[in-house]
Amino acid sequence: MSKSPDSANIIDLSRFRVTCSNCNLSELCLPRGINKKNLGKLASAVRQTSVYEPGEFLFRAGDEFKSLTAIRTGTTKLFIVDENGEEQILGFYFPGEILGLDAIETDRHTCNAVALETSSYCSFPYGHLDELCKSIPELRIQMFKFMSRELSLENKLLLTLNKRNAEEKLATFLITLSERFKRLGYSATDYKLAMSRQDIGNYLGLTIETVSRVLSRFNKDGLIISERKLIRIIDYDRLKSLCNSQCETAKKNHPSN
Amino acid sequence: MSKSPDSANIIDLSRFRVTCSNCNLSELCLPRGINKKNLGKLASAVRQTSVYEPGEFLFRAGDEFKSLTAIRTGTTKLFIVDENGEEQILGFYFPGEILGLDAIETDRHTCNAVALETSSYCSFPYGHLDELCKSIPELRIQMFKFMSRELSLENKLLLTLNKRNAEEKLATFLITLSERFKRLGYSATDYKLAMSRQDIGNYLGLTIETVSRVLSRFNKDGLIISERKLIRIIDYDRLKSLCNSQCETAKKNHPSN
DNA sequence: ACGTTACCTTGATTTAAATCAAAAAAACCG
DNA sequence: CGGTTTTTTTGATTTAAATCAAGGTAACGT
Repeated sequence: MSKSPDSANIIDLSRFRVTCSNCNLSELCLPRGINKKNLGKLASAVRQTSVYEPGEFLFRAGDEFKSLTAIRTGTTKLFIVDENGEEQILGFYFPGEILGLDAIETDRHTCNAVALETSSYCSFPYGHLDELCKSIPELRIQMFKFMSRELSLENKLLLTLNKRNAEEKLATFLITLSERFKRLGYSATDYKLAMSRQDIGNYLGLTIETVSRVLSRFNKDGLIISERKLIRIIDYDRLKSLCNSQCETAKKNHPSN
Repeated sequence: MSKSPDSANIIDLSRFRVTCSNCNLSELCLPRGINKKNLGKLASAVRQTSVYEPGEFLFRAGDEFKSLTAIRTGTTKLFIVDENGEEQILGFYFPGEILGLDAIETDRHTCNAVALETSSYCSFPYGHLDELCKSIPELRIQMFKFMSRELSLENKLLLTLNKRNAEEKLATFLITLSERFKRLGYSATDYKLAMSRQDIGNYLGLTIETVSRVLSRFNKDGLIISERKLIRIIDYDRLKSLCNSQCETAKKNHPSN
């Protein structure tokens, strides 16, 4: 999976004056309502910003956990590997999102994180962050909210993977990406996939062949135009309606009250 | 699913002198290394303990989130319901575990929680808890750890659901229950399932028929003796070895470095 | 205790997606 | 640029689990 060894390819971007105050992600990443003074404190907790090339690991399962990582640019793939070496992708992460929350409990990373594109990150030493949580209530609340949100999202994912067929999974995948890109200020209908069909299949619990076939069908049906990594959503509403099985069988599983 | 309306069936157990200091779950639920004084503070945050009968809801998706809930006794089922009314069980929770962490972000519950047996709970008003996190570092750390643990566990679940076949899923389910019961001081080999085959199937993404068939096969192969809700694990090691596919195909999915 | 209901098991058949196979299209690289 | 590798697409076949169907067994309520 890794194209090159994950030698710490850390480039100091401090000369660009990257601080939380002028970061265009502050709306996504920072606690809302934080005041100037506290913002300065938080910015001081950013140890460094760094850049990783495609295929480079930010961290691996088993690595000592020192810092939470906020994504500034690029797409990052998070995955675990089981005893047999089988990989399970847990998600694809975008700017403004936080990596490493699952490592807090054990002080060791439980996942692997790989940059899929040239990507930049901010690093927040966890000890420092915890310390700040004492004095900055908004930060504490935001931290809890970040983790809480992560849990909710994973719950939804569980439903998608467990209860949806291939078509519904892919439709959900495309719509979810669309919504996330929109939130980041990018086009909701035209985007470039950073991940391979292999990765999409692994994430959704499908084979690469099934992914390819379903995307082809979406093309033929005029839902999207996909050409390799490029996606254009033509009929958003119809694609959206494909996300949830409207099949009657749904009723069966819960002979409701 | 609910046998009776979830009228707040709250019984005040305070006369039993249930406090954190004498709670037999403190090892599981409380921050380690917390001192006497802080323990008292924390105990004061317990608003009430309450008892629910099988089928009663602790909370429903959409309910206002006020408190985190610690389980004292009994098994609790957590699930979400999608637009079509289809149910997805997210997990079964046992004494010492915390419910409601996913609701922090939105101030509303995103899941439904139902008691599967007569069960008792402690309720921690979230505002109060957050306040205590300011002054009790151990509590803050424990809170982060609880959430972090929840994320790791869900990651593992994702792998099981996405990459395992029916047999492996059931083996994993039985072994995981065994480990959790052991941790609680109960038998690791003899236990009673609190949930129906329907629930097991829903959780694992299998039909009730498949669950039944695989359990029958496990019986025939001398791995377990299951009689309705009772499970006795006969050959723990072999059951354990069934959890991970040792199939060579594992290699295929990641043409590793 | 009885009939009713809910739950569980087992068997036969179908099906969605996996696997097997091969060609086409991009990407990579010296 | 031309050859090699990797990724993607498409088709044919197989298969694990779903669905359909029916009988058995425990639990429930009056």
